Amino acid sequence: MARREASVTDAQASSTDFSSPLLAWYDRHHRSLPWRTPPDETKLGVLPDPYRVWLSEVMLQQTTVGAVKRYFEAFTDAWPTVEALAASHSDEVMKAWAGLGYYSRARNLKKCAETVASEYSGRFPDTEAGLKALPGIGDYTAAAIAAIAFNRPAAVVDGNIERVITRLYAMETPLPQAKPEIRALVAKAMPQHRPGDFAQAMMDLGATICTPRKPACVLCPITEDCAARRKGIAERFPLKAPKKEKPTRIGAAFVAMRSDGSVLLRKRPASGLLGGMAEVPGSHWTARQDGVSDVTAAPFPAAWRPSGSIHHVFTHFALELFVFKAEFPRTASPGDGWWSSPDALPGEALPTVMKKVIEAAIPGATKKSRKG
DNA sequence: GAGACGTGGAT
DNA sequence: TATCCAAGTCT
Repeated sequence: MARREASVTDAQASSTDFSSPLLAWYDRHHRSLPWRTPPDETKLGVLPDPYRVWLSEVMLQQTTVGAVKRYFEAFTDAWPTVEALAASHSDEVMKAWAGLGYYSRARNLKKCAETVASEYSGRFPDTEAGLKALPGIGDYTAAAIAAIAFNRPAAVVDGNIERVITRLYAMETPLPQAKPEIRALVAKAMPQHRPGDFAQAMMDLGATICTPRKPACVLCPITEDCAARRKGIAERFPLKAPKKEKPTRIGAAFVAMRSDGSVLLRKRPASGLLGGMAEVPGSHWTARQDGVSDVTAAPFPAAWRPSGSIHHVFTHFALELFVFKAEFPRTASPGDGWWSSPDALPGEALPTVMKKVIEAAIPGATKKSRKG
């Protein structure tokens, strides 16, 4: 310890051998998660099911652990193996994914399962390169699966690890320019034994100790290696480019209800925003203008009555949607959509923004009945 | 490389 | 209320 502190300047301040205290901390303080094999087992050579690792890693992309847990349980209950998922209907997968966001993940999940089932006999590739060739698996996920499920010495770098490393070395280079350097530092620090536990230890440290705000440096097992901590400026890292402000778009949405309570839905195009998900008919979402939204986009002529408005924020724009409601008196062809019954509606592949729209018109309509 | 791509929880 | 942001990937 004294040797480390005395011997170096900031640029090289952090030793690259912090893996031992980090792994010791992980052995004692690791999080227990449904998809994880605890360190006392991995040390005996017991590794988690690659299918479960893959599924969890894809769900966890830009998504919190708390949100993922329920979906992970639902998916593994419905599809316990990659072959089962490959054999499923994609509509069912989109329904099960509804609410989790970033729906291209669900589309790629299905494609990836089909590829693994048909071209790899249901067994995931065990190398980074092999994994990265699959849809929906990029640099991070390929490295994570290789390390965690196959104990390969892959340099795993996610947002947590970027934060830990930029603080450890007090890196003044902002993200994403700093990524290559971060990756090299992780590769240098990674122990050849326990690469999977090392990756998960780094992520647990970032998630529970080395947090974005108010990092708990007094509890950190490698605080003495940390240049940012020594300077008292841990919270300043990582440096990032300023964000752009998001525009607002505006539109109209039409909730058509039949006398039996069914609601008219249609399916969005297969790619792009909310691709492959269900929606109620609506207008184009235009840049906000002074004036009213387009009521001429209604699916059929009727006495459309205003039913409030909803506000929803996507990653790159905010949306204000004026909701209109009308009773559709007789049976008729739903055109390119379908009538969803009150029983079916809660289970449809409705993204959150569309659940908000329907709730504005018909309170409670999208909630699942508690009695099952 | 920059923009598209969701959502809900925390501060 | 406003802002940030969480185990990224694809184009």
